[in-house]
Amino acid sequence: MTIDVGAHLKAVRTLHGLSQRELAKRAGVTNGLISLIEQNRVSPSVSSLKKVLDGIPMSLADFFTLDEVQGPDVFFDKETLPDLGSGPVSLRLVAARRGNRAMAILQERYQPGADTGEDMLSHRGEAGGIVCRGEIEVTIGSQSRILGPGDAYYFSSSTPHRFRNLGTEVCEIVSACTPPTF
Amino acid sequence: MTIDVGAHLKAVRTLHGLSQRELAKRAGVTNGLISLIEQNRVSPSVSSLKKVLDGIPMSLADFFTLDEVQGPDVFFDKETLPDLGSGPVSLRLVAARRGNRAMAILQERYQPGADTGEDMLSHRGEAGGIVCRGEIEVTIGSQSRILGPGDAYYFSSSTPHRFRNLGTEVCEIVSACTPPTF
DNA sequence: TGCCTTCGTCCATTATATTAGACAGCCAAT
DNA sequence: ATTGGCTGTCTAATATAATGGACGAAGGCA
Repeated sequence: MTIDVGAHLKAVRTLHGLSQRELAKRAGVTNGLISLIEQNRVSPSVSSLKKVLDGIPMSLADFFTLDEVQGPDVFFDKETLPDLGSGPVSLRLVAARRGNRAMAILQERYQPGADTGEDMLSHRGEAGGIVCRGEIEVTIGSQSRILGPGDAYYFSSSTPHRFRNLGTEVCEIVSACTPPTF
Repeated sequence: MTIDVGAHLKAVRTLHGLSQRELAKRAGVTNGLISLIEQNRVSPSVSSLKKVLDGIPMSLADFFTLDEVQGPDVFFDKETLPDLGSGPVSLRLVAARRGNRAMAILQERYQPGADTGEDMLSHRGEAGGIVCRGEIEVTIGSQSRILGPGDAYYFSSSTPHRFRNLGTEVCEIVSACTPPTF
């Protein structure tokens, strides 16, 4: 999916009834830059594009998601779910592909020995999940525990955390977090 | 909603078990650039970031929509999870019982022949889930579909919905809904 | 110990994004 | 026909992203 950032920005801008100069003023950039971006004469930096979109306003996630095919938003085949990692830890995302979702649902698979590491990002919001298969050691701040099938966790996501599969079996978790924008 | 592009890229990259150099080679950029991006010393152009993500591979939309799964504050043993019914449809509730949870997470088990009936209660909010085991027919509004392991659904709770296990095997689903209206 | 490889970071140069301001075209009201 | 305000485009200067190569640290192996 080749993204035509320029045409896309122009469409979004005009849809909101803004001129290049109006948007530039709101965004804190020059009108010339917006002109150049819309002609695809430059590829804006993420920070610049974010400034521009803030003037609309629109999130980066929404901007890049608008191009995606608008399939039925109720069912998701597992083949079409975005795969985030084919390594020791794999994630498959259900919702949150569109910006207006209230939450995201993930299927996580941890290979034996898999370790998310200590320095995971954390933001506002809450998250929780249920272990479906296998066992996994979950560490939150100072607390640590090994969860098995049927066990669960729930937390507000501002705490450092870590998932480690210490066993010899694959561990599967289904989790949800809200809000889905980070 | 300031996005930490650097930390996010690093998380995504390491989740895929790639080194900066490996990813750089796949993406057709230099390892130094990836280093600089991950340190937030530069804000990459959209074209550069796209090249980098193509090496993973991951779409820009997914990159800006997704973030890491967060860690837990609270653990739940499966024995302590409230069991809502032991009939053809059983539910085990993870969160939402205590305090002001943002959402509820449920483990649902449908025996063969189980049927939630036609007009499920509907409230405000959204719900979604992933099938973990077995198969189930899910009807949302006018759409109907049979989902298997790994398949998923997502809908706003005001839409009438129905779950029926037409097969001979137990079906397990992990679902989440917000706000927790149970 | 020494050698080799891979890791991530850093520096100087080059390529490119961004700015400030000028320009032509268009429409409405003199 | 002007003036004024608006549109989007373009150019030269400047800020910054991106490159290619060098560096030290860490790990495996002789």
